[in-house]
Amino acid sequence: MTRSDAPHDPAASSAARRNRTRFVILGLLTQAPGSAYALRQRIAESVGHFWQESYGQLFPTLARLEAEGLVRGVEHHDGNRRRRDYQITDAGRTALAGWLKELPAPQPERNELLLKVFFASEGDIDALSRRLIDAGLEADAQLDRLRGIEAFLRATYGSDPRLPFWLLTVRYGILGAEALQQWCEEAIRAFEGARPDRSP
Amino acid sequence: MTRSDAPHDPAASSAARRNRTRFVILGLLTQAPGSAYALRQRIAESVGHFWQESYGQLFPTLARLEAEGLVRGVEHHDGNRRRRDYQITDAGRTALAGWLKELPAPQPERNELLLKVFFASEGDIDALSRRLIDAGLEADAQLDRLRGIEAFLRATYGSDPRLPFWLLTVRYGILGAEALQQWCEEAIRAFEGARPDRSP
DNA sequence: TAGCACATGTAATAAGTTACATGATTTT
DNA sequence: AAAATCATGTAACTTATTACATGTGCTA
Repeated sequence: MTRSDAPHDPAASSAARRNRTRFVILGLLTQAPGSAYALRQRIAESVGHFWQESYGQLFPTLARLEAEGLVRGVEHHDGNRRRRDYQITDAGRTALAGWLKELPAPQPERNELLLKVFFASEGDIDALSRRLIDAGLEADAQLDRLRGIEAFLRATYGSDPRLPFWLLTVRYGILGAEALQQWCEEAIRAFEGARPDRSP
Repeated sequence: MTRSDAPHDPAASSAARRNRTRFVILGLLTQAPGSAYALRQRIAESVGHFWQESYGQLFPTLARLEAEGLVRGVEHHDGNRRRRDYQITDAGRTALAGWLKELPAPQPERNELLLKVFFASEGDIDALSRRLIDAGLEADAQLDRLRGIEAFLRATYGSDPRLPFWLLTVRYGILGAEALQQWCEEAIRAFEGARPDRSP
């Protein structure tokens, strides 16, 4: 008797449990109902600095959530135009709260820049050095964006009890971007040391 | 005439260009040839602290690389046992060097812990607070691991010209883990402030 | 009235993980 | 001789991105 007698249950597997698009949707729907299109905008504007969702994920996930009874879609008409707004159900709130209690799944790290640095000796050091400068500039820009978000949040939601949580997510990005800045500086210096001296 | 007349060319799309498993393989094969099984071990031991590859990716990617002429697989026998070792070709080295010059593809950020913090008000604050403590402890452990790797590399490859590059990848992890430690401390304090005061 | 942004989706495909399958070798 | 480990792979599935398709309403 082989082990293939036991059928594979995809829904119970840990691979399936790593789908978190559903929880972004549920979380945003606790704040206000909205259409798929509106959700996409709201994801970009709220959690966009640390979480992105693509279009092709949103629609199927909403359909699944509705089939499972975690959201309810209501069709209505806006002029000649068909609209579909979603709202969270009690079951949806329960599912969200349950997920919030769980340990976050370990996310496999994958850093392409580090991969290039690791194999730097197999390529053009100067070209890679420029990529490090790019990364440093990008970290600067990200810091600016995050400080802007922080100021906006403080100005707009000054007394909202959720503000401290939202600011923490921004703070994470700021600390990370500062660490990246520092690393880029160190790396650029190290690359200058690593290449053969050739003055003009 | 519709636009679907133009067929979709997957190999030229940017989605296909994001496959970097091939470059990990090529990079490691510049150091020494080896079997799929051995490559898996070497990935875990060398770039494992910032790049993971699963088994199911390695075999099909090796097959594709061979079909494209970037690696060459040589079958041989070790006693009764069939082995297949791979070595990089000149075309493979060229492909690797070309990739090293390119800008790293922007990797979509997705941080599940931040997602939970963002929606913290919809769940149990104390439970989430424990998750933050977990994350802080994990950052401590990661720092220990990385310092161990750093010491090992210095002791083992003291004069290797590639050592500075390898150390930089470790340094990145250390700075990131330190930033994470600091954030966890700040977040835990903020969560204590956010929950209603109840002394025993 | 042509063009563009809004809005709602579907289709095709790539990327990646986990479980399953199998046989040889080493260890107990 | 049984069990664990080494070694090589395949199958099934989920997740995710990108391109395509389609229609409405606004604006120059």
